[in-house]
Amino acid sequence: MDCAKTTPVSIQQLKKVCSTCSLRELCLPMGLSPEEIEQLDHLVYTRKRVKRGESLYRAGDPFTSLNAVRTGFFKSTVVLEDGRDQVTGFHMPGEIMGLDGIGTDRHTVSTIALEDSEVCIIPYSRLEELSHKVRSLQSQFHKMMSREIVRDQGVMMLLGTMRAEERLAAFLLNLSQRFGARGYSPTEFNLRMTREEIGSYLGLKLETISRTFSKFQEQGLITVRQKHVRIEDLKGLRRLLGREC
Amino acid sequence: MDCAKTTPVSIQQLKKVCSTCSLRELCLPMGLSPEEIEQLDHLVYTRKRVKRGESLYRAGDPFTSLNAVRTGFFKSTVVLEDGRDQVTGFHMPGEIMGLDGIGTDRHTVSTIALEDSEVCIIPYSRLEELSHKVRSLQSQFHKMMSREIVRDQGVMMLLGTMRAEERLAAFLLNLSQRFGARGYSPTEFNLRMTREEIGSYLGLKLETISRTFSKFQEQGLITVRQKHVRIEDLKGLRRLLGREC
DNA sequence: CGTTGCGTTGAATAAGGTCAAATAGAGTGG
DNA sequence: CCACTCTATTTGACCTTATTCAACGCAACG
Repeated sequence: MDCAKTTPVSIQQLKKVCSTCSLRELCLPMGLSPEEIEQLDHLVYTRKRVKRGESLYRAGDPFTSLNAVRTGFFKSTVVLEDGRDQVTGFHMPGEIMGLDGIGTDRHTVSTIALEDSEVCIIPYSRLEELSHKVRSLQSQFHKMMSREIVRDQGVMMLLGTMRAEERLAAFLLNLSQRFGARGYSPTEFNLRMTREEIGSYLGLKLETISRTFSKFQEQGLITVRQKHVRIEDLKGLRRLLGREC
Repeated sequence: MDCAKTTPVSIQQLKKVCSTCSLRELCLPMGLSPEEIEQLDHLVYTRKRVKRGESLYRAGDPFTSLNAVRTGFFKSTVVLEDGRDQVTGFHMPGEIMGLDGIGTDRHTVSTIALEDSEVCIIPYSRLEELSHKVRSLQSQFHKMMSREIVRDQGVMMLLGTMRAEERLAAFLLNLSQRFGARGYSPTEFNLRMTREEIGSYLGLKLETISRTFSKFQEQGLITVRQKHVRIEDLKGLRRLLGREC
């Protein structure tokens, strides 16, 4: 079931995995010069397909590599001893997964594909080696981890201080921004996750998500039909956030 | 008001700031060999006193250095546009503050001393330089950031799935564990933060914290009197967490 | 065409928030 | 050392929000 296939990149691509990747402005190569990116081509030499519903790695698995989403969509989940679990993140093309494993050499979260996906495998030992040589890569990698920390703090903020409507508005705006950055429409997209997964991520129950979607629709803020969402009033959504109470 | 004093370490200490520090097993030097730690002595050459209520840095300040708590106690807070703020962490001796600033060269959180404190200043440019030379330091630093990410995910879990009692139990157990690791009693300590700060961190109101403390006391789990806490039944607190519902 | 998973909606309930009042300490200045 | 002030804390009463439980609709799929 979880037997995602590993495929080496073909010969002609071998030298240009990152250099020619359209995601290079969003992914690990972000901010590096073309010459530096070429160095990455030796680092990232394998891709892996992961089918919808399959996991890339699971909590407890030994950590060996980071993974950049190339195509598709993933979720990360943490599991508590008593069985309760929570979605801690959604990952789109260009985003790096697996940073949680560096600290203990084992993954602490499970990562599951929400649609058929492909990832670039970044062997961690090689990344450390190369970032030791290429100064700007070291710096870039540190920034990436730092931004992950800041992102998580943003989610803590959301979970700690916001009401249901605010949380969902923040979630939609965040998706919108990320789709936009990838050249997709920032106002019309398909959700890859269920109401339950959204709820888990936002610390709410699926019924609350459903009700809040309906409410937003009544207010003319969005149009939802199943997984399809169109944002009709971006400013209105933003206003929901800015306001107190 | 925020004019915390910077004092270079005296000559005799200069060569042994980290090597002779009792916190070296908990702090940046963790896992490094004595020879490697000596290298750190050239990195950490300034300490800074921060009085209770003063901030070490504020959100928006340019990022220049990481700070290790040497003595005292800090909180980190994030502020939302509308003025709402949230405590995102408490920091004890040996813990590193400031990782949030690496990604954007500016701090995203404010850090405030909850009692008269002292920090070791770790200039970031030097840390990058040195971790470029000392391989194990690079590795150690990455692990430290990764653990911070995992910690934050734990808080997300807490905020997203736990009820008030569970949150406070988890909070007390976490403090207990950290005090214990520092050689203090894991069952008896003084809280440095107010009920409001605890509530902010746990996504609850101060009244809820107060009530839950009282409830724990009635159940014989703890004894609280103002800021003083004694854990009477460690297992009982743990049981609160393991159980569902 | 029934099954199955996902989503919507309503009604009742519980958890935590809000508001308010009383108390207790800690710190300050005389 | 004492009176005073200010802040933190506790507790009660009531209210709001989101959860729980339950029923039903819809769409995809074998």
